[in-house]
Amino acid sequence: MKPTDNISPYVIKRLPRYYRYLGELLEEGRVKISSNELSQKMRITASQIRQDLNCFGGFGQQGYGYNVEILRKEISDIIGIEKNNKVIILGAGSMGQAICDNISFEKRGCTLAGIFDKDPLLHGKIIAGHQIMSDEHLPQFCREEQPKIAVLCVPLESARGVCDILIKLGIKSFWNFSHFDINHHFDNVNVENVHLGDSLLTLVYKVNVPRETDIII
Amino acid sequence: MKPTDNISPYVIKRLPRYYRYLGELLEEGRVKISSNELSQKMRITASQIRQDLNCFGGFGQQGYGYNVEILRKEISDIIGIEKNNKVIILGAGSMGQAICDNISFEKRGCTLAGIFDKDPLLHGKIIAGHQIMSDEHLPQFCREEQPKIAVLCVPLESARGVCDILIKLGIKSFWNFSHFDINHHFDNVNVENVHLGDSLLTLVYKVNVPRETDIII
DNA sequence: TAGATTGTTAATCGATTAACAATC
DNA sequence: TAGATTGTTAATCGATTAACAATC
Repeated sequence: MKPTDNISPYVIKRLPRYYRYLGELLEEGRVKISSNELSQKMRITASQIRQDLNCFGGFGQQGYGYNVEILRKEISDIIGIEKNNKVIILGAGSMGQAICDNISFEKRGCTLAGIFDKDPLLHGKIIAGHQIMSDEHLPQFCREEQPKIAVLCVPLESARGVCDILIKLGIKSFWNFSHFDINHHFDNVNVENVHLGDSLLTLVYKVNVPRETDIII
Repeated sequence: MKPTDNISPYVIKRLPRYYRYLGELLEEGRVKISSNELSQKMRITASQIRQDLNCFGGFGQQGYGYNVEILRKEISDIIGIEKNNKVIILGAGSMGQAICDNISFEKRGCTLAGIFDKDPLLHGKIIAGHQIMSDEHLPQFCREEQPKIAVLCVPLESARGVCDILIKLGIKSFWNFSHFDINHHFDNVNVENVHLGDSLLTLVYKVNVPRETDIII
């Protein structure tokens, strides 16, 4: 793998999609694939696939194509899936609970370490094997477990305060389901915003003005 | 509003974000805003804001700026928020339930018309005022209510079959939380893919290679 | 009127696509 | 070797940014 400096964010956004398709091919028992065949499956150009991959290294073989398993492992390494990042969920409302039992953190280089809520009625309730804890335990928990990623599932009103606490406890990466602009208020944080409301509005636009020109990420 | 032909998908993806920021400004009681001030709030260039808006019409006034309320209404019209699209949720597992009680469909030009699941244990359970129905009622329900949008919260295995049924029942727009590629298998459908797993992987990448170069949508 | 700020054209930048030599 | 397909350079396309005349 080449040193990964100055990779375009568009390339980065496509990596998980490559990883996903290669996983499917692997499950189907495919050993090799050409950029051309993959391009048809993914509905992007073969040129783009080769360009994207060559940002990180030459993973193919002329005249043959790409070995599915090796390529998938390379992309896994590029994303950093092996690192095993500890994750905590903040907010155990229905969204926090849905994330907890729908997302396979383990498949994505993460370990769900704990789920927290300020509502005493939820404390002790078990979701997907995890007991909801009081947010009062957060400081001690972070000191002991050193989680790296927080999933923010709290309402907008509490988002700022919760981020403030988490950052002081050493968390620098957020998977943000609230509409609070974390990176506008705090420096040196990694944020991935979900914005489901915006996603729905994009669909509403398409309902009214149907078009095929989607951004394929 | 100009005829909205050939609008770049990048512009479209930014519309909900403009709408959201203008909503916040409106709540703060702001009457007018310049592209320059809005650009600082949103962390994009003023040039981009003016270019984006002028795809649809000249909503500002030289020497003054933009009237917040009017501009917001214009964007609302461009997206088509007034249309009131009927929405059904397919799959009432924790994700379907979380969507049901976390997303304000009403604020986004939609009415949640029904939530369906094949699991008899869930039938009758009420979430956010909606009683989970059996999928056996789906055909009759669609004939009577004519919903336009389906939220797909079923597991990958059932996704294809469910889409097939829904399309036959006249649904052409999908908010897709499964990893099934609807638009690869069916023609003339509007699809907005959520892909939470990919979103998490993007964050994992950032954790390992922190960078500021995010795509600001 | 002078100042401010838009709407719009032109310039730049970067992403995507095409082409092809290298090579398995 | 001949055929296939990559890696990489060059060409194109389109998105973003800058500049400024129009105008409120």
